[in-house]
Amino acid sequence: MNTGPGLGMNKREQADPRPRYRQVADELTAQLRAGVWPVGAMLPTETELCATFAVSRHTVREALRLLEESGLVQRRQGSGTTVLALATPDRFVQDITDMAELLQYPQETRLTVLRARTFEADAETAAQIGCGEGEAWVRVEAIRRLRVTTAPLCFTTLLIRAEYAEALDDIGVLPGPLYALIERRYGVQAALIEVDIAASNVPPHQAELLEVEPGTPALLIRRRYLDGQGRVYEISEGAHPAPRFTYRATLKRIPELP
Amino acid sequence: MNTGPGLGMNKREQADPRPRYRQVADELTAQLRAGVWPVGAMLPTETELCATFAVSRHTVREALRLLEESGLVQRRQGSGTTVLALATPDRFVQDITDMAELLQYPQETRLTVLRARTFEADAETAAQIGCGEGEAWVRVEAIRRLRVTTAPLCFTTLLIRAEYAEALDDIGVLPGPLYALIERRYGVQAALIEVDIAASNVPPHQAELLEVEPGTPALLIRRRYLDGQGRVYEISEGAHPAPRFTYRATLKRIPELP
DNA sequence: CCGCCTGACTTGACCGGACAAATGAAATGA
DNA sequence: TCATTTCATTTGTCCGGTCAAGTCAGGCGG
Repeated sequence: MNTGPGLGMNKREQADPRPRYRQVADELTAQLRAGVWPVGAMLPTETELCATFAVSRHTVREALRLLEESGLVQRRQGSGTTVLALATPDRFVQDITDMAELLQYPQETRLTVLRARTFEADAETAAQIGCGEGEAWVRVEAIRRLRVTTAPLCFTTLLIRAEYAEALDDIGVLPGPLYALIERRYGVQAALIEVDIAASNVPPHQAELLEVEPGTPALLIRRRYLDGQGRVYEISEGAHPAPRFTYRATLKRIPELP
Repeated sequence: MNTGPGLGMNKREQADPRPRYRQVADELTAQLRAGVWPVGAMLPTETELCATFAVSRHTVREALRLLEESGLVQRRQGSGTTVLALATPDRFVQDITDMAELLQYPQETRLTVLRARTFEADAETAAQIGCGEGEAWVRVEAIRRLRVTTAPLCFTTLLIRAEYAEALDDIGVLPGPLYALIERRYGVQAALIEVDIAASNVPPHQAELLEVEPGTPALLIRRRYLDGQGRVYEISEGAHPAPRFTYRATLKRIPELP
């Protein structure tokens, strides 16, 4: 391999332990950070980079793959490589791989349905849910326990689109939370889950059911489930009286380049 | 390209829009799910897979790359490819790319330090912190506001290792939260952040400072910052009186194969 | 028996080449 | 002028080949 100006390999070729594609990626990352190309600009073509760095197309492609994986660029067949960002921001990721971690309790909890009713969303409710006015939903109120014999874990309010209401029949029959039952029956998957957590008091009408004093502080966890088209199809709201429950998350730092 | 038994490409070669490496990856994924190899077993070598699927080594390597990115296998130079999992679990990821999302409030908040003192962790405190007995820490109590003129957002208790205590001098002088100030001064990065969220009441001695009634429900958010060696070096605990604050997270579903 | 060396094997990196698929600008025709 | 077609360019896919780096089992020597 002959040397080129891009990597200064005439001096470091024998000493640099990084693979060549890594050197190219690091150099491109440094140039992005230095502002050589603004966001939105086109990076040089693969052919140009091969000439600049005096490496094969294979090596350039591996380097660009790293940049794309980092979110710095976007590559388009026929078009070229576009700058998306000048630097990789510090990232922390919570990676949830099992249902217990997602819901914050074991899968085998018991849900006792108290009441259920169908309604059509008026303007105010529609705005709260994030749906259209007049759309049909089912509202379910229930108590969740770890086991039948344990103290209530939370008071749960479920909203589910009326078109998926038959999944409610599977509660207590099939294992898993409602969103999994919907997926089983209708093939609708949650592409996005929005979680809101706030503190409040246990409302009086829930206190006795939860076996706590009225006014006990409670952790309110609300989850909105959105399908692949961004449509809300389920909302689950749990009121957990203190100190029975702590919501936990572990955030891992993601390195800059893979 | 001649045909082989692996992909049955004699019939679908012109019709299957998937790239060849994708077909190989999908077939290997199906075989894993079918239990052809147990966890811990070695997958056939690249050369064997080339023969089985009648494709080049390049194509096999691309397929294996996909499997590795999915966490199904681990590839080791000189050794081979080991099965890590038989299927990709459903995954949801919270991807946090800016500080406001991490801390749940804008970077430019004002922290008013009330008091600070150094202490050595006794056995009980050491167990709570997750550190060794006798280690030196600084405890800081402060009020956080969005601006000097707004109502208090939360009552904050910070614990920081005594060896990093000079970073406290940068509070209010340099922008950013304490963990960023530690990183700037000492180069110590949070590799992991553990978040606990619970509901409680505002303690009486904090109520007046927070300008709320005693007993007001509060959202308690505790963050433990761990360095690259898994050592806790900072703990931040905020008590947010209701209803001033909601903790939000967005979880995105991750597809099975990239 | 244990430690070291060697050699076969496996994956990682890199080169060169060819063709396919997609894009966007320019040219053409109505 | 606008819509369609054409063409040059760019990235995606795939093949074949070579050498490097790493692993591990077997053999040898102390």
